[in-house]
Amino acid sequence: MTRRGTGDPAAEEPVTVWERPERGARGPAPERSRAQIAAAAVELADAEGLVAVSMRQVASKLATGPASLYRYLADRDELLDLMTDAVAGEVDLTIPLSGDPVEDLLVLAVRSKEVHLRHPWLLDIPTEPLRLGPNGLDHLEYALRALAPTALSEQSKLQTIGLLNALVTQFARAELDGRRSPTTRRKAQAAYLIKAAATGRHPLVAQALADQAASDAAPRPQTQFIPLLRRVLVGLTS
Amino acid sequence: MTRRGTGDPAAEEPVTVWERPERGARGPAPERSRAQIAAAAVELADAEGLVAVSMRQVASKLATGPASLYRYLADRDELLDLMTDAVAGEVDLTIPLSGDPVEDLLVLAVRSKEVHLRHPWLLDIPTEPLRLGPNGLDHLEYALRALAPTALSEQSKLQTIGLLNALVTQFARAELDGRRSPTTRRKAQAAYLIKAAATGRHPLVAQALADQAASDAAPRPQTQFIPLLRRVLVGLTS
DNA sequence: TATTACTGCGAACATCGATCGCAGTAATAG
DNA sequence: CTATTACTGCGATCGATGTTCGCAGTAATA
Repeated sequence: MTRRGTGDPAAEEPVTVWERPERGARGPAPERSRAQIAAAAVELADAEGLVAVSMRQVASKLATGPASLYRYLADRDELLDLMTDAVAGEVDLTIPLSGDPVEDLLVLAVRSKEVHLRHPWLLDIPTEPLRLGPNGLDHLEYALRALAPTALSEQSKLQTIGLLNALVTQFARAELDGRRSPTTRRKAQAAYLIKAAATGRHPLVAQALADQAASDAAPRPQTQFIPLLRRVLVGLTS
Repeated sequence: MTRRGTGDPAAEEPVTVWERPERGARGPAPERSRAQIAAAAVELADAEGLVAVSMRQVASKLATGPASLYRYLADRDELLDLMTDAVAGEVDLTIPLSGDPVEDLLVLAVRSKEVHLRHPWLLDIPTEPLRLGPNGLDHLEYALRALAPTALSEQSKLQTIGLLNALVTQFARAELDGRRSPTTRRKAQAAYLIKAAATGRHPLVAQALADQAASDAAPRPQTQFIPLLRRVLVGLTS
């Protein structure tokens, strides 16, 4: 218990996973690493969704007991931190910037969306105010570099990046919903919708629905992610 | 077990809460209503967050046992449906449309954001492909009416509305995060951020952070929700 | 060599969503 | 009027979850 600064006896400062040392200085070497744990969790989530990522299942995938994981993590939430940052590292940030903020952010967004499509459980991760690890930090720095040529205030830059992420998840969700086979829930919702539309009290919803069904029959022109994003970005950075 | 249509023995079609009749035709009258249950759940969530909305706590607030709730709901998820639609009903849709899609959607967005500020737990509700009850339907119809004057395709209209909702939640989250007193997690994240910025390897992040801190000291010019939204909407509907 | 600080983990706790089955009740059928 | 049927309320209980405690073993330090 190394006190520091104040003499306050209960001054335990909160610390993220990223700051905490990966292993202590004294005892035996840990048998596993955080990266291994994160990898196991990601693998599980990829295969069976985020619900499958319980302390027990992750532990058993690592051939150990649930309690052991708490030597590496304080929380299940920290496990989600690890997973999130792990896949954030999949985005290639070595691509040189062109100098055009709109185009640069565009390719960044496309890469981010690809990650979301590869790891659908990302959409199920509870949105904290911030979930930023080392890789997330790099991502943010890269986005800020892309925005450097603009005249935006720092606040506006952050706002733009946040908005960009919102759009990425939005479109990723749309694409994934169309791809996955409809769940029981989805079928029920759809049935309710067409039923409600049939009552005549929501004519415009009915029309939109009919159109949607028609375009489903056709080879689906693929929602235009890039042009829409470009329009929004042009509007925000100009 | 009234068979209908096919002779398929296991053809139970999935049904939403909204379609299922509120009470059966035979037995005693239910002692509670779905609206009451939803109200109790909303009250609980308003006071102590969505985590407090467990079947047990809701039941005990209604002076009954957890099992009883399952006479009204099939799932906890359906309880979330009820809650969501209940607060969706708080948006005033009687306001006449001006005919200008951008301005009309703007006031709708502002009202929606107010609901989110009043019920912060809305941001914690797991995002399903669709969570649309009667009030949600009315909301959608209203938004489509606002978009009627545009030349957008039906698909684009729905896309625009979805995007609008994403922005609403985005800004609601930003406002709420600034309002609530920082949690342990948030403090840890913030500490990690300034620490990481101090290493010098993320100069732009550091700069944005410094600027953010400075504007926190000042009376905070309030992030410009409306103008930003207007720009995006103009870009999308033109 | 003794102490200290760590690691792995079995056992256990509280809480969660959900199910089962029974007692009671009201509408319907005969 | 009675029997049947279909419903309601709910106690008891199940399996799964996140998390904690404490002990045995281990390696670095004093």
